[in-house]
Amino acid sequence: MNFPIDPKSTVPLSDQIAEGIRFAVATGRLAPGERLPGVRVLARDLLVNPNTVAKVYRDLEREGVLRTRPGSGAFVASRAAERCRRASHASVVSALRAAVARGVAAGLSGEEIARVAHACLEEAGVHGHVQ
Amino acid sequence: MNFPIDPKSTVPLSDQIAEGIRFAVATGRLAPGERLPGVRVLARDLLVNPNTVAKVYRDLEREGVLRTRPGSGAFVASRAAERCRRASHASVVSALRAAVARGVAAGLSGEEIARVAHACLEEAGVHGHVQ
Amino acid sequence: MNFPIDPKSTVPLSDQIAEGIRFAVATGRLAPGERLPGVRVLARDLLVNPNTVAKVYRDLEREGVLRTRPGSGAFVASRAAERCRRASHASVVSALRAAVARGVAAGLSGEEIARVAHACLEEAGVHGHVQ
Amino acid sequence: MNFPIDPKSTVPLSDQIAEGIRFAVATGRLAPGERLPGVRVLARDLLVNPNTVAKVYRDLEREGVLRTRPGSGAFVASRAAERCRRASHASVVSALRAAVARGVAAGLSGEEIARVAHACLEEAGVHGHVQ
DNA sequence: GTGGTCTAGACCACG
DNA sequence: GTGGTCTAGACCACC
Repeated sequence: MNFPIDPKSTVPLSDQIAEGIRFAVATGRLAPGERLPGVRVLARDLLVNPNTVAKVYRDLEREGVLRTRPGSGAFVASRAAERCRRASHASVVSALRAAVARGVAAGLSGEEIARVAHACLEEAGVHGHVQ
Repeated sequence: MNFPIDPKSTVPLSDQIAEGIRFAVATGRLAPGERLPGVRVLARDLLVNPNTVAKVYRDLEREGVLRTRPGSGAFVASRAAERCRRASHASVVSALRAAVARGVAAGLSGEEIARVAHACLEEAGVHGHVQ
Repeated sequence: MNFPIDPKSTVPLSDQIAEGIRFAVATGRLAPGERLPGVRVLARDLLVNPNTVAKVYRDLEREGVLRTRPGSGAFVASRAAERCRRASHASVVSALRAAVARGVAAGLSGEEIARVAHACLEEAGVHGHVQ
Repeated sequence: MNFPIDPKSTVPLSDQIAEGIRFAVATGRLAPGERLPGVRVLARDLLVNPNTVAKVYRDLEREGVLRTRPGSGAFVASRAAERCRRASHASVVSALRAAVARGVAAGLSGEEIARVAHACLEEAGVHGHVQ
C-alpha cells in the first residue's frame, strides 16, 4: 500500500487514492480477502486527512472493490481483481490517449511523440520499444 | 483559436483554455503581435463565462505570453513563441510520463504500454510507430 | 505641456492628464488666455487616445480651468491660475499625507520617514531639508 | 488583521487588502506560520466580497507571502517577513517620491514641500522632524 | 468595442 | 469550517 499522491494535482486526492488501491488489487499486490490498512493508518502514511481515506473506502465499497466490516476493517472483495484489471487498463488507455492528444495539440509529429514515449518507458525502467 | 474544452474534466476550465492558447502560440497558429479574440467573444465561442476567459488573459499576461492593452485588446507577446514551445513540450512530456507511470503501476509490461501507445498514435492519425 | 503619464497606474489616465494641466496653469507654465495644444497633438505627445484628451478638456472646461471655443481650440480661463494653485496645493498635501500614512502603516518611525522624504527631495533636486 | 480600506479610491480593493496584509507581515503583526482569518471572515470584517479576499490570498500565494492549504486555511509563509519588509519599504519610497514629484510639478519649493511633509508627520503622530 | 474590477451566489474537495 | 473554481451580471476607464 505505497503509491505516490500529488496534493497539487487538479485530480482530487480521493480519486488518486482510489486508483492507487485499484491498481494494487489489479496487480495482486492486494489479494482478494486481504485486509487493508485502517483509515487512520493509511491517512497518516499518505499525509492525508482520515476523512478523505474514509470516503475512498466508502466509494470503493459501493464500487464492489472492497467490503468493509464495521469494527474489523476493510477487505478486498472476492471478485475485485478482474474488475480492477479492467478499470486499470481503461484508465491507462485513457491517460495515454490524452497524453498523445496533448502532443498532437502541441504540434508534435507522431515520430516526436513516439520518441518521447520511448524515453518515458526507458526512464520507467520497463524497456518498451518505441521507434 | 479553436480548441476543445471539457467542462467535466477535473482540470479547471481556465487552465484548459490557457493551455489551448499556449499551444496555439507554440505552433504558430497565433503569431507574435497578433490580436486575440475579445474576452466576451472567446467566452461565447467556448461556451464559458467571460470572467473565466478574463482570468486566463490576466494569468497569461503575468506569464509573459500576452500583452493586454485595456480598451484595445490582448496581443501575443513578442517573445512568447519560444516560451510557449518550451512550456508545451514540458507539458506533453509530463503527461506522457504520468501515463506511462500509470501503466507501470497497473502492472503492464513495457511491451503492452508501447502497444497501447501505438494504438493511440494511430487513432490520433499522426502515424508514429510504437513497436 | 510636457508631463509624465503612467499608463500602468491605477489612477485613470484622464485624471493624470488633468492634473498635469492644472499644475502647468498653477505654475504659470500655461498663462491665462494661452492656447492649449489641439486634442490630437497632445494625444500623440502623451501616447494616449484622442478621446481621452477630449474628455480631459471637457472636464476642465466644466471645472472652469479651460474655455474651449469650437473651431479654434482650448484656452486657459482668466481666473484659472488661482483656482489651480489651490487645487494643486491640496493635491500635493493629500499625496504627502497618504505617503506618510503608508510609511506609518509599514511600521517606519517618524525619523525613518523623514529620512526617506529628505532623500526624495534631494533626488528631485529641490534641496529641502528633512532632519 | 485590522487595516483601513477605501472603496472610493482608484486603487483596487484587492491591492489595498494585499498591501494591508504585506504591511502586517512586514511589521510582525502577522508572524510567519500564523493562520490568517478565513476568506469569508475577513471579507465580512472588511465589508468586501469574499471573492475579492480570495483573489488577494491567491495573489499573495503566488507572490510567496502566504501558503494556502485548501480545507485548512491560509498561513504566513516562513520566508515572508523579509520579503514583505522589502516590498513595504519600496512601496513607501515610491509613494513619497511620487508625492514629492507632485509638489515639484506644482511649483513648490523644497522648503515648502518639507514644511508640508513635517505637518503630515505631526498629524500622523509619529513626530519625525522635517525642517 | 476593449480589458479590469467588484458583487452575489453556486458547487466541489478537503479538514 | 476551509480555499478553488465557475457563473451571472454590474460599473469603470479607455479605444
